Formats: sequence, C-alpha cells, structure tokens
Amino acid sequence: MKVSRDQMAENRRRILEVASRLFRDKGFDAVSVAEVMKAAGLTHGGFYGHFNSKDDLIAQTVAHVLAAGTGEGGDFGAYVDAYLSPRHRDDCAGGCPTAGLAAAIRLQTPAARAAMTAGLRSQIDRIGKALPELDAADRRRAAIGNFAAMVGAVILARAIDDPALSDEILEQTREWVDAGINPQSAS
Amino acid sequence: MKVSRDQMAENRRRILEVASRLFRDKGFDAVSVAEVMKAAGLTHGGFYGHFNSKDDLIAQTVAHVLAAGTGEGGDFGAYVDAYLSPRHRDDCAGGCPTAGLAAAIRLQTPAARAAMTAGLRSQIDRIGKALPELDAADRRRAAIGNFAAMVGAVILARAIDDPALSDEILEQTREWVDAGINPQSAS
DNA sequence: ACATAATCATGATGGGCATCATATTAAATA
DNA sequence: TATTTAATATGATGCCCATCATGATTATGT
Repeated sequence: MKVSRDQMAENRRRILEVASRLFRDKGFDAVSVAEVMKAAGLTHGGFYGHFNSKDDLIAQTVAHVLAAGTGEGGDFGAYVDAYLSPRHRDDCAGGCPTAGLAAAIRLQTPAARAAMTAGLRSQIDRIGKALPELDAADRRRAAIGNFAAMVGAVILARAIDDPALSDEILEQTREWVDAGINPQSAS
Repeated sequence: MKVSRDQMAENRRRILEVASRLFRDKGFDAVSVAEVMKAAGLTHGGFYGHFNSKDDLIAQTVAHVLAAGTGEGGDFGAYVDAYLSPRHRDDCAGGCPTAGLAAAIRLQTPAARAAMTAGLRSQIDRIGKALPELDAADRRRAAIGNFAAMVGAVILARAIDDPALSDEILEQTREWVDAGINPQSAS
C-alpha cells in the first residue's frame, strides 16, 4: 500500500536508524536486509524502493550515523571519560560508530569509505576545537593521537573476554590520555 | 589419497598460515572454507579432517597467529615507527593480527575471543618490557595507552580513502606516541 | 470523484557457502 | 607383501540471503 510522502520519509529515516544500530551491534555481514526492514516495522520487499542495494544502505547508513554526531562541543575530559567507560564499551549498538564500524569499513564500497573519511575528518576537527589550551600544531596532533587511542582502546576492550583486563585497558588508556593532555598532572 | 603423517601436519600448518593471511586481508566472512583450502593447495572436502567447523578454524587461526609474534624484544621506538608506517598500513595480510582482526573478533565464538585475550595480554607484557626506563605502574599504563593508539591509528588509517589524511593519522600518532614516551622531546 | 502513480507486501529465484557422504589412494603396520 | 587405516578428492545437500516480479492499496493532483 502506498503511504504518504511524509510517512515514506519517516520510514526511510527509521530504516537508517535501525540499520545503524544493527550494524554497530552485529556487523554488516551478520545483518540481513530482511532483518533491518523487520526492525523498522516493514517487510523486506519494499527495501529496494528506498535503496539500490545492501551496499547502498551501508554507505548511506555510515554517512547518516557519522553526520548525526556533529553537535556537541563540550568538555573534552568528560568526553574522554564517557568514551572510555565500561558503559560505552558495552553499548555497541548505541556507541561511537567509528569504534564500532571503522575496521569493517575497510572492506566496504568506495561510497562507504568516502563517508567514513568525511566523518573522521570532522571528528578530528571537533576534538581539536575542544583542546583550546594547545597551539595549532599540538592541537591537531593531540586530537589525532587521543582519538586513535580512544578508538583502539574501545575496540580492544570489546574484543577480549576477560572483564578485568577489559576494564584495565579502558582505565589505563583514560589515564594515559589525561596525562598527555595535562602532562604536569602525570604521576 | 592419504599422505604421510608429517605431510598432514605440514598441510595443517599451511592451512593455518594461509587462513591467517586471508582473514587479515579480507575478513572472516568474506573468506570461504574452499578458498582457504585452495590457497593451501588442497580441495575443500578434506577440510573437516583438520577442523570441526569454520568457527574452529577461525579460533585456531587466531591462536596460531597471535602466538607467532611472541619473539622479538627489540627497540620500542623502531617498533612504533614500523607499526605506524604506510608500509604496515598497506600490508593487512602480513600485518599485525590485532590491528587486522580485533574488531571482528568481538563477533566470533568464545574460543576465538579467548585466544585474542591471551594474545593481547602477552602483547601488552611484551611492550611493557620494551619500556624499561619507566617504573612499573607507568610502564603498564604506557604499554596499554601506546598500543591502543597504535592499533586505533592503523585501523583508522586503513578505513579511509584519502591517502593524505591516512598518512597524517599515522604520522601524528607516531609523534604523539613519541612525545608520550619522551615528554621532554615534545615540541 | 477519478485517474495516476508510487509505496509496500507477498512470494519467487538464483547463487554462494558450510557441511556432509562416499570413493580413492597411499601410508602404517605386522 | 597383505591388510588395515586414515587423508584427501569428488560430488552432493540444504540453508540463508540478496535481489527481483508482481500485485494490492492508497496518497496525490486535477
């Protein structure tokens, strides 16, 4: 049955929304088109009215989810603490799409990789802006180095099955990043 | 046809070897059992004489490849430089299995995750031993923080399609890690 | 109101892949 | 050397999934 123009736009938005959660949670390959549509409250047949292919959905989902985060510009220390928390580690579906998807995007289409590139660029810029106490060159280096450490730590913490070691990776990385931001506060 | 006992052990070793390269290069899902066997110079049918399932192959490959790296104990600075080089970024198949596989291992069986845990633990210990100038607590923190940054940087550098930004991520992370190791040398 | 067109549902279709059954063939062993 | 045993090859089998074809239903515009 046909739905209203607004309803269709809403459906499309919901597809992207549930897809972004499912992909972060289970990976691109383990999520079927039918599963995405079902989670969006639709059936699989209408999918190709919205997207050309599953690869197209992946690319648009990556673009969508990476564009979404571009809002806040708050305290960097609080951001780091939240990012390197067990809570964030345990919330793949709702967590940082870069930590959740970056490694898989290497194997995706050029469109998906382009979306990742744009998202990462803006993320680095945003982090740099949250480090006003440094001069320009240090700021960019700190933004990249810190974000790499944060992403790497969350990926490693999620990969292993020992909760104590996983917690330690998050905690030690948090301290390491804090020490790098404020070298005088290092122990 | 039957082969000698030694030949069979050699075949098994070759399967694990080519599987580790293929998995790092293309990911677990994109590599079929038949492809692994073909790359090992065998046909797909004999696979289940060596492994119970593809999941079993994945777990054993992870254990195999992570155990392999436990050898060197050289200069940490040189290790970082090589790790964060474009050469390493471009050599997924032969590169660090942690950078190549960690994110995907989150979605694998308990056996694979256990192998990853053991491998990561020994890797952190090894890096710690390469940082003798620090006291014990700082050493562990530096080992974890640096390795997280290195893994994250390689994953991010591999995910994006802009060579200049990719190079910059590696280079800035290298400088960031160097500055953290030798704070007095920071600009 | 009517005609048009577009969205979604239902139900194929075809391919790829993990897994298994059976047949060969050669190593082990006595 | 004869017999047994085991590794590999060949060839199914069956499932899951991306994609497509068709039809039902209803918004949209005149």
